[in-house]
Amino acid sequence: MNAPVLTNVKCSDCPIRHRAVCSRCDTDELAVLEQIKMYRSFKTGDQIFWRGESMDYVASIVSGVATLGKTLEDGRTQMVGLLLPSDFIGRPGRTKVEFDVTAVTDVTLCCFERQPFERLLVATPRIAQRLVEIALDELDAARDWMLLLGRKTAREKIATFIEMLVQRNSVDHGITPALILSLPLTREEIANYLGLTLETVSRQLSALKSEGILTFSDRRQFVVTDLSALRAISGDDPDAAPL
Amino acid sequence: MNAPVLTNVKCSDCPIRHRAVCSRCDTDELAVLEQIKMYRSFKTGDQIFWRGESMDYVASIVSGVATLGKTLEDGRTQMVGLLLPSDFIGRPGRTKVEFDVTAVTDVTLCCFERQPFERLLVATPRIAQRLVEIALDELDAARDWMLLLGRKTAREKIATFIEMLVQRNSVDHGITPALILSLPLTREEIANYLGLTLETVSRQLSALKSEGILTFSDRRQFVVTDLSALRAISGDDPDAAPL
DNA sequence: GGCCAAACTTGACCCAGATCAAAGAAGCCG
DNA sequence: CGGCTTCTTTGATCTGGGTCAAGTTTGGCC
Repeated sequence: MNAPVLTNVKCSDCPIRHRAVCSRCDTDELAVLEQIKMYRSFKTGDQIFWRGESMDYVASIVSGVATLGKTLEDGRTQMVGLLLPSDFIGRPGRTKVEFDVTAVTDVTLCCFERQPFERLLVATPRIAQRLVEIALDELDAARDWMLLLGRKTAREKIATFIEMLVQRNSVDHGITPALILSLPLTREEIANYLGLTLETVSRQLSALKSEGILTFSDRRQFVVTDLSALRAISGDDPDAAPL
Repeated sequence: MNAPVLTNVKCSDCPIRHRAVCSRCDTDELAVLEQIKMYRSFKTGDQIFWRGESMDYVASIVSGVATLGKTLEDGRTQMVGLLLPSDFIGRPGRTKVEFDVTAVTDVTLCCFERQPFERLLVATPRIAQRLVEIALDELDAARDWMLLLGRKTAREKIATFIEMLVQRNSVDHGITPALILSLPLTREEIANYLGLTLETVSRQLSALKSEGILTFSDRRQFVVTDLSALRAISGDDPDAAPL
């Protein structure tokens, strides 16, 4: 957690500007944030926060992927959140983290010290409001994931996961789904996210590949060759709200 | 959803006064709430909200138990939340419900029309603040449940569920855990909450009974005869934050 | 380039929990 | 009280996905 401090990018040039916690700020408000923000970077595998630790800063993910993980006494682990660029770490009024936060790729964070940030929240309703919205989106996502973990088959879980990557990737690239993707996680990490074992994940991915639904160019990089087939597999009620 | 309108209880006499969304209100603020609140009651099995429906009111549970449920296209269902007295239905800025809300016992709600309530939120930071806190507590609970659904065995799931009932029951009765409880749900509903089948729930409850950990006086009513055994079974890391 | 560790795939086998089936309890209503 | 229906228990059997065990591929790194 001794992350080197990087040179800050200007907020106006920030790649996550339009979706992060600061998305609704005007130029004056951005100027204030600009004053107190500080970039930090982490290498693959670094622990960003430990469970139970008190958080001295909150942050947005600028680049890279991090996970929220929980562990049982005997070591079984379950991922309870996947943090992609623009996602936020930290909650108003909560100083302790209830899970481990781990960098699963190299990660750059845009950090704010907790104290000044919380003072800013009171003065800047636009940020507070956005933060509530982000928390509620996470609650919705957590509940969708409960349905997945409790009731979906291995095949449905994998299909839903890929669909989610497509969805999330598309937001950045416009209306047309960008179907060339890369898995941000290892097989084992995917397994921890989906409540499976790494062997089952591998088998199900192989199945989708041999059925011509996915086409892999290497272990991580692939193309969704049949999106409608993928959607049909996920098990979701088509008129239900999307992830 | 054509709930009869009941006579309101005065806020000062309200049984959930100390934990609900209004818990931090002063007498003036309560007086305002008193003006716009309206009790409604539902019978066992009634649907309180349908998924996708737009909510014209928000509410606190005064008495009874309701569930939040999600369904897959082929009918498999997963409960994603259990609402007990003092819990809140509705979120700032969200007009659509993302799940079905069902009364699993007779339920009395303290309802506020959506519009006046949201206007009140802006004017009454204490309520807005409490609402954010409630939402974040639910997010924590949802994540604990993800760990349960993804990684716990049937036995651990049941033990965790009973532990949660003990915990929740104790809050109302002081520091000493009140160990005489009643299951607020049928075996099938418990199964939907835990990602199991009703047969497995029944078998695991029978097992705990025959091991002398639980003692049933009828199908619903029981006593936790060995709380520490129950805690040992749940699989949770003892130094992890409690539910 | 060659070695090593980490990540991945594939096969064989097993088991926790699902599914199928059939009896008991326990309300509840006339 | 008797005849429903709904809920629950318990048994027998099946199976999806876990576990165990080799191999194979890949990507550093000296």
